[in-house]
Amino acid sequence: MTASPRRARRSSGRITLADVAQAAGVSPITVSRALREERSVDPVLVQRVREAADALGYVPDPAARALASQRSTQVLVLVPMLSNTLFVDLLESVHRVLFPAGFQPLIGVTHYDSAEEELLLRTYLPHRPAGLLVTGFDRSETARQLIARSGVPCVHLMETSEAPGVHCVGFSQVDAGAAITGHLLARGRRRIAFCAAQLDPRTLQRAEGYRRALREAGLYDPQLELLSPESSSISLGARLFEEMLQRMPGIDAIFFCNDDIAQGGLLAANRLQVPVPQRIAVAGFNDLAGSDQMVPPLTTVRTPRGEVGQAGASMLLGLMRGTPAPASCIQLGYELVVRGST
Amino acid sequence: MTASPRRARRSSGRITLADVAQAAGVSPITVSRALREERSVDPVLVQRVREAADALGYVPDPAARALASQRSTQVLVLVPMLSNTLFVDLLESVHRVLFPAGFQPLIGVTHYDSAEEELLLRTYLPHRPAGLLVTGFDRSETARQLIARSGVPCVHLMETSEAPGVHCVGFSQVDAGAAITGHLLARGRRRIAFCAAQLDPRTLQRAEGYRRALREAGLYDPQLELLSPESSSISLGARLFEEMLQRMPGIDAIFFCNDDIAQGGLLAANRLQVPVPQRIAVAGFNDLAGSDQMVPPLTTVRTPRGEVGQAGASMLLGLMRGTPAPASCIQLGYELVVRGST
DNA sequence: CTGAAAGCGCTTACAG
DNA sequence: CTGAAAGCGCTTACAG
Repeated sequence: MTASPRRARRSSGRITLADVAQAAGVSPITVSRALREERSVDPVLVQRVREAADALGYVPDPAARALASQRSTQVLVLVPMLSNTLFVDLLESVHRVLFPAGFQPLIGVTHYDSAEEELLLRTYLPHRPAGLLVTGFDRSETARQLIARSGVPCVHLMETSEAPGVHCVGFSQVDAGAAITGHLLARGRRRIAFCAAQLDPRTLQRAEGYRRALREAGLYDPQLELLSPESSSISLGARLFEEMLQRMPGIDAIFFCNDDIAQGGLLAANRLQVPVPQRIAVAGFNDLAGSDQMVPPLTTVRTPRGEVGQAGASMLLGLMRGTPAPASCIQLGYELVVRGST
Repeated sequence: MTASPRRARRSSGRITLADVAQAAGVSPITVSRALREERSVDPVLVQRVREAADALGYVPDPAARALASQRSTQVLVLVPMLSNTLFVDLLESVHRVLFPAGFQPLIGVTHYDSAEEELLLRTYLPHRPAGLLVTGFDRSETARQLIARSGVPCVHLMETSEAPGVHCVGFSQVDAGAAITGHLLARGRRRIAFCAAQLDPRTLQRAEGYRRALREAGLYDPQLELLSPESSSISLGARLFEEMLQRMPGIDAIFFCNDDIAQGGLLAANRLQVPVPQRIAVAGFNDLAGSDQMVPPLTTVRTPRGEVGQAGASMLLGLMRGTPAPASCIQLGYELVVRGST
């Protein structure tokens, strides 16, 4: 007696592939293929499909597409911190490559914390991102496995590695650290201190470069190093400057591992009326916004984060499309920017 | 003769709801409900389902969920620019509220460009975000309609409006601009200049506050305003300082619309050896990183972006869950931070 | 080059 | 409180 058809209708009112197919007089498959340019479709049909799609204002449903194809068009991008403007520049260039290519960056911030990175991976990997962009190589074994087992193409940014099968774009943080230290040496400095914050892998690589340069000059002294695990900031830089100067009054230069702490150091020098560079030369790293406006302007290393983002995203694009470029590891350069502070 | 069953198998190897259901000895629906706590389910079954899910390592497929429910768990967050650390702070607090609640922020950067904002909305709205967080009210009519027609709950940040049905969390940029100008007046300044960049709505609201305060004091002079459409930056601040001083040598104070240009102005003063605050008082806006370290330290207005993000995300959470809080518009305060530069 | 069928892994809408 | 059926809107896998 209950003859009412028990149909669970729940149309979302959305224009679907089927609507376009009907309007164009072809099958849904053909619409799908025509719109994605996946397989050769009769140009005449392609044209008809496109017109129908435009006329109806058809927009593919990303969820349906992701479910059917087991792949979304989002690209997970993991960076340590946005308060370091280095990563803002990096994200900007990544976006400029990925977005026009039909992929959307999904930004995750790890706060230099491997547990947070793991949580982000656990949360986002089930979304089946089309690709993955991560910062450096320092992560938990679990995170590493999550990435590997996901099968999602991954490119590492900011550091390089020669390990086989690894895709990366970066530059030598060690060499760059050695180069700026070498510059200070060339300027005649002999008691060159190193102040660092955060102590992430790249910072420690710069420390290594610093040590290498000083050892080669026979001037290395562990007492000249001040390493703080705190987050990098202008105010921390000011504190480190004062502390270093108090602890080792004989220093004639400081290499700060990042421009923000270097700027803080310079401001502390201004406040304490320590003549820079006469009494102490100050150098930074990364050439961040404002460094050229300091008094005196800050000598630093210009790092190619824009290019790293651009090249890394392009490499990932190749991987995602199945047409990877030959190189799996790109080593970019850096540039010494000598200004008034040294 | 072709007896082979024509089945299009394409299991992804993934653990599904059905697997959990089988293991727990219940129907898939019950698993779905137990895990989402959507409807009351027998506690005994819930327990069994949870154990089965844990044992199998079940992770729901976001794409399938989004397709079936017409709603993803992502929240689109649109900000103008990440190089303004104000928005980094905002995003940070938004993440802290949303992520633990099971929603993932999807960050979009508009670069203060309404066409870019439209493109982001067109790209991301089809993903059916669970919610939307946007900056201010200034957008194209098209963007406004895209948002309204999408039916996605939306909260506006950083500005407030009394329009009915609008959800927002912000503070009065006008009042804050007037307050800092009032402070300069109270310090006895009479020729108070205003330097601004970007000229986005919030900057112009601060300008309004500046004008209001000076008009009330009978000291308003349009010649004292220097408005640049360029992006805000430390180096632009330095240029604006020099230009302003050259154009109007009689000024005795400058209110910069944002701390980055104020910092640049302060550095220019250092370089040109213009005594601050003796010859010229300098004030900024937002209390960004580094302002407290300037020489002299910068007087500014501390704006509650962290609280805006926190309250805005919480309000959105209520909207998304269908349990909106009573207030649809929250007006927060700001705080004058008087330091050595005034 | 084109298509009919099945399936991706969930949730909605009904029923009981 | 629980479930069988249908459906969300695509793409894959086969065939021809």
